[in-house]
Amino acid sequence: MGRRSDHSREELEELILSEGQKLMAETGLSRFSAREVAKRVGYSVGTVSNLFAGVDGLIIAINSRTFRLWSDSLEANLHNVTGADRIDALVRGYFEFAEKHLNLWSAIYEHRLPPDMAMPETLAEERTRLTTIVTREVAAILPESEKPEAARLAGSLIATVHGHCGFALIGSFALLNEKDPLGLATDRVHEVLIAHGATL
Amino acid sequence: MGRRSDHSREELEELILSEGQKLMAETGLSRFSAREVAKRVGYSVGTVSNLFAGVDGLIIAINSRTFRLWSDSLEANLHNVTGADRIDALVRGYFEFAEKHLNLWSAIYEHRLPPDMAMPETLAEERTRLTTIVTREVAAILPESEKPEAARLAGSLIATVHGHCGFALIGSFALLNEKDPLGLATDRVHEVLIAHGATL
DNA sequence: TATCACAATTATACACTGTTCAATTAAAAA
DNA sequence: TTTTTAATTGAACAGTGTATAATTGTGATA
Repeated sequence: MGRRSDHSREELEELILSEGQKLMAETGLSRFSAREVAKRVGYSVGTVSNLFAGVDGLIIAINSRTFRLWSDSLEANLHNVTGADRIDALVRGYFEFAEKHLNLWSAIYEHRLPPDMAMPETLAEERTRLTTIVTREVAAILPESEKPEAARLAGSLIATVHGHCGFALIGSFALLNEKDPLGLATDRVHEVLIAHGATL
Repeated sequence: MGRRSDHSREELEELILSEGQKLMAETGLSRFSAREVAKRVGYSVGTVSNLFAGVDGLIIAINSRTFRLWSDSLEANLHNVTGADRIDALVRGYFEFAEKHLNLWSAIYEHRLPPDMAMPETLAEERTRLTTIVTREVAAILPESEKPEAARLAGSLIATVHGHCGFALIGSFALLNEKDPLGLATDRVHEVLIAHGATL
């Protein structure tokens, strides 16, 4: 009988999430196990499963957390950076977070919701936050006439960087002897922004 | 005793691969099961596991197959298309294949090799083939001075389209009320190619 | 304070998964 | 026909997630 009421419900959620994220960072999604998380926090499997409505719910909650960590890290990268360098800082920040937290970052994109389950509001919000940051920065260097397109363009640029980052991490670029995926991504972003009237 | 030597080793591999790909298309990677494949082909689990050196080997073989299907489909899309339209046909072909074979396509990128296992030659070849197609088409519309950059640029453009395609399929664009990810990807590719001197 | 009711937590059972390997069995060789 | 060889199996094992009946601690009630 492990530890009944050693923690409030909220403390327990926090404990499971925190330990779960650690495990995810160690093992990656494919070897992640709710049972192992339960073992580590000293509660039973049932408790973990109930509290997050199944392992999928737990993974989603962990991924939300990772998203927040990521957004925070991006914002931090912008400190003391001015002008067009801010765009480069975002691209670099995207890559650096993914490289540093490979398993956590990959889990976000490897996990697929069960067909019946809709994307929970909390995860949607965290995702939107990252987009908002980029949209703000893109709008800042676009000429007035193009500003209405900032949101669309930001989404598209994130997708562009995301593609390069993903390929870099799974080794697709290595296969082509490409040694500077970050440089490639940065160049693409510059070209697109210039095509839309930005001055870099 | 199901069916000893009803098939040669090669026939059996083909049978398992074919049925395995069907199952992958039905269930997606996360619910894919080597046991279920064995059941469907009427052989035992051990046979399937031995023949492909574990479930990871089977998945890799299936993904290689999917890659070939994809390359073939891209080449087919180029038939009777000329000039700059060929680039657009490739972008559209990328999206269409992924949409039509969502589970097969996703499995390619969701599966991660065990840390000890190197990428098998066969999979590497299939991946390279897709790149070769794109490089050829990119080189064709680049001015002479830029042709040496065709391979690098092709890799980068694939990554760009891939990012848009992936985001479209997991719903990231829907979250931003973006209704035309393919249009976005096509626009980016045009802008980049023009920046490199192509005439579209 | 003693009792009760409720809610949290557990233990257990179930149906799966992939891997391994001794035992079996069919086909090929002698 | 007998022996050898190699493919194939079946069973055991250690995991997985989910569901649920049985427990148990806690806070409210008398």
